[in-house]
Formats: sequence, C-alpha cells, structure tokens
Amino acid sequence: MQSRTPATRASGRPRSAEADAAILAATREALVEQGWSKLTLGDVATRAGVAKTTLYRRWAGKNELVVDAVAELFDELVLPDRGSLAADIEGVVLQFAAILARPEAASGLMAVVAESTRDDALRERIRSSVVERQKRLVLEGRSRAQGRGELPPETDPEEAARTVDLIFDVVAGAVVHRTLVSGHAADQDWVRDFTALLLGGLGAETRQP
Amino acid sequence: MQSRTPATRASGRPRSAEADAAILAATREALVEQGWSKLTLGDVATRAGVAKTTLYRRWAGKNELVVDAVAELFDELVLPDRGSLAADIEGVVLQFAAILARPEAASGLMAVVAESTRDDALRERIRSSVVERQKRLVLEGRSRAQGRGELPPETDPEEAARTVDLIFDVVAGAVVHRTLVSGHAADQDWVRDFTALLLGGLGAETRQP
DNA sequence: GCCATTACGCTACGACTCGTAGCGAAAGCT
DNA sequence: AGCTTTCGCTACGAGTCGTAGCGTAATGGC
Repeated sequence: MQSRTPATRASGRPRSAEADAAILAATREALVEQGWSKLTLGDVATRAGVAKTTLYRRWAGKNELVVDAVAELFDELVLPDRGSLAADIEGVVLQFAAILARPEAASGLMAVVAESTRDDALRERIRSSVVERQKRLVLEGRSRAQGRGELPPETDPEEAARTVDLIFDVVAGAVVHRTLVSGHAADQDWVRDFTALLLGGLGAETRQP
Repeated sequence: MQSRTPATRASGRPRSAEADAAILAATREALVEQGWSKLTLGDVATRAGVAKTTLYRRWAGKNELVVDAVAELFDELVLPDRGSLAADIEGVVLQFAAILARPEAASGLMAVVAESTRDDALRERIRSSVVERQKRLVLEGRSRAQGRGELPPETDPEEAARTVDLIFDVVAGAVVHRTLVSGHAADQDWVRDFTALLLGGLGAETRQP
C-alpha cells in the first residue's frame, strides 16, 4: 500500500482499515461505471462512505489510488504445477487474461501506465506492486521447467536475467495487446496458439499444427 | 481524419487545412509538456492560434483529438526489403520502437487505449487509424518471407489470418510493454533477442546464442 | 456584384471538479 | 484524566468544461 506501518508513530487514533478497503473497493466500482477519466475522488469518497478529506490524507492523487486499487486484483495470481512448461504457461496466461478482462483492471491499468510515462515515482509504484508480482511467476515457471529438463540450466546469470525480462515483456505485452488494442478475448484457443508460438517459434508455428 | 470530405456540402467557407495541421501539432506539443491528464483543449487552442470553439467544431473531445494527433506519427512506418525475414522483423520493430519512444506517442496512445475500453467508437478509430496501418507491414513481411522460402505458403486462409493477428499482438505488445511498463528502451540488442525468440522459440533462444 | 452558406474569432456563461483550510468530535495510547 | 492523531463536515478560490451568441471572413452560385 502507501505509507503503511508508521513505525515512528504509535499514539493517537489509528487509521481505519475498513476505510482503506472501502475506498479501494469503491475505486474499482467507480472505474467500472465511470472509467478513468470521468472518475472523481469526490465520487469515490461518497461511494466509500468517507469524507473526501480522508481520501486526500491517504493518497496523493487519482493515479496512486488507482494503482493500489488495481494492484489488489493481481493478488490472486498463482502458478499451480500443471506438469509441463507449455501447460504452466497456458495456465498463467489464462489467469492474467482473466484479470485483464475485468473492466476495472483494463481501464485503470492502462491509464496509470500512460500517466507513468511522465512520473517516475508512479512508474516505480506500478512496477513494485503489479509487475514484480507477475515476474516471480515467470522465474518459478522457468525453475520448474529446468527441473523437468525442458529448459537447460542457465550458465550466464546476466543473460538469464535478460531472457526472463524478454519473456515477461512478450507474454504480458501480447495478452495486453490482444485484449485491449485488438479488442478480442485472450481465450483458450488463442492462448494455445500463443504458447505454441512462444515455445516453437515462428517456423514451428506455421510449419505444422 | 474525422469528418473529412463533406461530400454533400460544397458551398460556404471551407475549413482551414492549416488550422487542422496546427491543432494536431499543438496537441502533440502539449502532450509532451503536460501529459494526457493535464492536457486541456483551451491550451491546445491557444498554442495552435485558433479559437477554442473551432476546436470543438472539429473534434468531439480530447480522446478523438489525441488519436488523430498520434496517428500521424505512424505515417512514417515503412518496410524496406532487408533481404531476410529476421532482418525485416528487426527493421520494423526498431521503427515501431522509435515512434513509441517519443513521449507524445507513449502517453497519448496508452491513454486513449485506456479510454477505448469504455468507448467502442474510439476503439474503432484507433484500430483503423493506427493499428491497421501496422498490420499491413506484417502481411507484407510474411509475403516476402514466403517468396524467399523462409515461410511456407498458407493453406487455410482463416488459419493464416489468425496467425497474422497473433504475430501482430506479440510484436506490438512486446515492444509496448518493454517501453512503457518495464521502462527500458527497445534498443538494437533487445530487438535482436526478441527476433531470435520470435523465430526460434523459447527452446532455441535458451539453447544457444 | 450580390447573396446564401459555412467557418472563424471572440466573449461570456453556468456547471463541475479540484485540492485545501478550518473546525469540533471521535478513538486510540500512557 | 491528558495527549495525539484521525475523522467528518463545511466552505472556499481556482481552474476547466462545453456551449451559446454575435459579428466577421471566405467561399460558391446566380
């Protein structure tokens, strides 16, 4: 979250945790109904049943609030072992696609990403609370695949890190682009084709089913 | 553009083409300096040297204006024949990355994409004026590769169309995610790695340089 | 050359949102 | 108790929005 664990402050009336949850839920609700540009903090405060001033005391502005509200959606991402690298990839991609299919995630995330091009602190907030969580799944999937012998163990750790970043950009980027720009659902069929392309490459993909 | 070629109207004072160009240029300039959320139509009008009412007579709102302003940036996309599929891909990806690296493209595009999740007409406007232009390059590149024997000729036209869509989502999505979310430039080294992954797949990529 | 038509610049306007300040009351700690 | 911090509420100036109204400019048709 934002400034959790005051650490140096222990006295006085504590902040209401229910208010936090209510505000974030109200933000997602407003994102669905109003979209990002027409979302007003006054409306969010009313929906949450708190005063507008309370909202401003906790978040610096709309951007930070939306990041926190959307970040909670990614808590549910897990990577159960499905037995093969292909199955693991398909599983996590489908989960990611399911989250992105929710209107509050789509409009909220893209909007704050757009804002983050002019706000480094915001970009870092997105990275730590949304992106980093997903990247761990990539690392976990690779580790499993190496254990199964599907991928060779990395030799150069720096090259391995670059590869993970690359894969992550490809996977997340493709799902986002498919869902938001192309405007089609990243459904089972699409994910199967995508996984085949990612594993086998363009030659293998078109070479045979 | 928006409502070009009135067709049914030929009399009266014609709209100034200079004003159109000035407004779109001013929009890009304001995008760079203010970002999307702090961009106001009044400011754009002032920069362009036109009245605010003129702006509202031509565009329905901020979203449509920004789409048109950003779309012009993609006019420069071309696909010279570089001799091989890999080289063609690297070339077009680098061009796309160069456009996205410009702040007006990054903040503007992402913002309108975010808005388009709640506005079908806006999504269609983006698709026709930005996306479709890029997709033709993919078709052209595939055709050339088939002529060289690097890719087999498609048998099922429907499957071929799906593959083109898939490739397009992967390429564009990866560049966008790399640039905007990860916050790193899609430079020569990254594009080389990405092309290798796209052509050879995950196995080949990690198997050896 | 005159007229109908359309675009333009300018001003002004109500409605709305923003973010903050100030206040008294509430809720915790010691 | 007393101290501290948060909360809800009200009110406020500043800024933006999108539109209406008016007089003027630039076309084409007659």
